[in-house]
Amino acid sequence: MDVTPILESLNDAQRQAVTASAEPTLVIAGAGSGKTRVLVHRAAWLIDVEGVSPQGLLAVTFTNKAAAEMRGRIEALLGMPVNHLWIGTFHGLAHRLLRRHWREAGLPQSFQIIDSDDQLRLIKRLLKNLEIDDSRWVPREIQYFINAQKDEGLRPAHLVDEGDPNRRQMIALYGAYEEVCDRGGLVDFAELLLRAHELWRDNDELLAHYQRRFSHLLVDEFQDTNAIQYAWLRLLAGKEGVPFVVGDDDQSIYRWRGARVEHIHQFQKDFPGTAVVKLEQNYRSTGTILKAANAVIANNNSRLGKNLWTDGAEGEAIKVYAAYNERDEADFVIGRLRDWIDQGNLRADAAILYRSNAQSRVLEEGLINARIPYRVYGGLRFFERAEIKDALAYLRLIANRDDDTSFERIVNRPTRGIGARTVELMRSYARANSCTLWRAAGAIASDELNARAANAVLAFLNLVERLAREVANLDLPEQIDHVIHGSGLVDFFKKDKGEKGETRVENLLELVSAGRSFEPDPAAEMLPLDEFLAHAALEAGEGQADAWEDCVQLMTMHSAKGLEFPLVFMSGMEDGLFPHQRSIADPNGLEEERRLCYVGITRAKQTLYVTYAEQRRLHGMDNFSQPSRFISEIPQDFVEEVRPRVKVSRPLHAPRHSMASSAGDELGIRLGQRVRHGKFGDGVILNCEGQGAHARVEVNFETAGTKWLVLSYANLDLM
DNA sequence: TACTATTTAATTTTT
DNA sequence: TTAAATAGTA
Repeated sequence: MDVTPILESLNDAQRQAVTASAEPTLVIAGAGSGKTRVLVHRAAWLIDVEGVSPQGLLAVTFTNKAAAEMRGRIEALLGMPVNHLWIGTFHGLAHRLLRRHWREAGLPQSFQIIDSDDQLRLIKRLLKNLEIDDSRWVPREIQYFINAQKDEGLRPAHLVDEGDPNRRQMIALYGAYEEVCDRGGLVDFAELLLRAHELWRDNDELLAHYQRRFSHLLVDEFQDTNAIQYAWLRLLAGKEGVPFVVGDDDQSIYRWRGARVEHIHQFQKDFPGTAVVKLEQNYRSTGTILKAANAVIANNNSRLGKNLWTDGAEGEAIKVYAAYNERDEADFVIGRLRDWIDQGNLRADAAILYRSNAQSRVLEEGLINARIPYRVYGGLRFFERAEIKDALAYLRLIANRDDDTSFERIVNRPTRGIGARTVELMRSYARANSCTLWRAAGAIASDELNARAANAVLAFLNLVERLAREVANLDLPEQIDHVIHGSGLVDFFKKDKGEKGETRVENLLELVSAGRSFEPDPAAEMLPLDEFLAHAALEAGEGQADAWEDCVQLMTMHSAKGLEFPLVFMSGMEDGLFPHQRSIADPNGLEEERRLCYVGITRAKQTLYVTYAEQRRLHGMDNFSQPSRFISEIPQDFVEEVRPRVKVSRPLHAPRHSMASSAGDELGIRLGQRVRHGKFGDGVILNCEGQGAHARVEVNFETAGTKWLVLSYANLDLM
């Protein structure tokens, strides 16, 4: 066997990982160290050299994109298709299992997947049903609570209220939510994982079967696994399975979503004798960028410890620009982009990163003015658009009449005279008889409703039944086509004036083409329609539409993870924005922000700009801000200040305290500080500006409202 | 039922 | 500021 093609392009550490013997292996892979490459080559090694059957391999990723990429690269390396190799996201694989073993999992065969938007609607409806005040019990928080419990593998029965009435209510709502889901055959994302875990946990034979089948497990982005995903992996690995996991503790940025870096430590305990391989050689960035990144992340405690290095060039210094305000910041970025483009570089090789989405606005305005094409990552995906979800709801109702979420979404869309009152009656009937809305609608129409409402309801029920019948023997794209027209959705959106309506209709038609290009898996043993609906929920569809154009990339630091660009701007680098205000007080939160910063820095291959604004308009208010503490964590030797201000009253690298806003901090005045004024009474400092005798503060007084006061005259007492 | 005024709150996001 | 949700009005 000639192993050259699999090994020749690897460095020592990578080779060590790829050729590791059949024992648990933990690969700590720094940014840009060839993580995916190691996974791909490992798979090829196992199949080609160790003689493991592709069926004996399970590869897990977090995104569909990563899964697709991995399959593509493995096939390219092996020079053959590997159809029987299971590669997918945790959710995708769990879904696959549940479809195969729906009976054992206690699900109806036609169970539907709901996305987080559906989930939120369902919770809101639930609150209405139970007549619970949704300002006291915020739907979003309930959703968060439920998902967090599921992520930890906890059912309502496992939870105790600890005498906390708040918690008791949350648990009760979780229980009620579960009932609704069970009744409607609905499965949310977290439920996919939890069910799949329980399926194995409670079915020894089934588990044994899969344990026998999958001798080798490959896991990508291991630092992002949550409790239930990890438990699922451990079950599958059992005593014999060989897990090979790859991750980077320094790039764990999803703790708030349930991800637990601790699994990296836990792994070594749970699998004694784990071989640990560190990949520290970086093939992406210049020496300067790497040293800066290392220096920043070194401020975190509880790291496994890792230092990126390169045998490439030192490269240019990191440029820091102190903008006057956010407009100036955008102008600066755009000026540098202009230069970049004028030098003949690709626009697509430049990225502007920011902490939160709202920051893109100013940048976008600037780019539009400068006529530089750009693309904003994130945002609404194809299958999340309202009109698409409407169409999908019809399809889902056709597939499963008990799907209340879909029922409620389209019962009066297009409008057909079924108003809030009628729906309310259906709800209460459904509640009283614990049945689904579909059944309730039928029952109510025949007695409780007046003639007009009853007719409207019957018309709707008949419409869905008729569509179901007409569509039964059609192919998927024809089914979709028939439903979007037959339901009246197309005509409904056509009436919408202006471009909005047009694009909606276009999107609906695009859904038909999506159905046409969808390739059902013959092994899935599902109706193509069911499979398509699952696909729509699990793979929301990247920003489709616009064909590829060479344009500047705008995205949050989070969505930049895994990407790389020759030219990177990290914008809005101010304390309060990044690190974000809501994370600043909590040491764990701050460390996660710092990891995010590390991710941002390591996206840059050649050139990195770091920019901040001294003054920024946020929520319609001008605020003064200090440069992000992360900037001062970059050693000065690697930094070059761009166009330093004439009056350097605040040297960039001075200790933090002296950078505090200029207005009278010798008096100990800080934003948020409570003060008392002789005439206006008590208040809170919102803002400050100016220096010395001119220093002014903005104070929000409890009784007198918001005022600007000159410090030297105001005689404020600190409280 | 649809449109308009008012209120409220404001990270990060994949599945 | 602004987007979304709610309340009020035609």
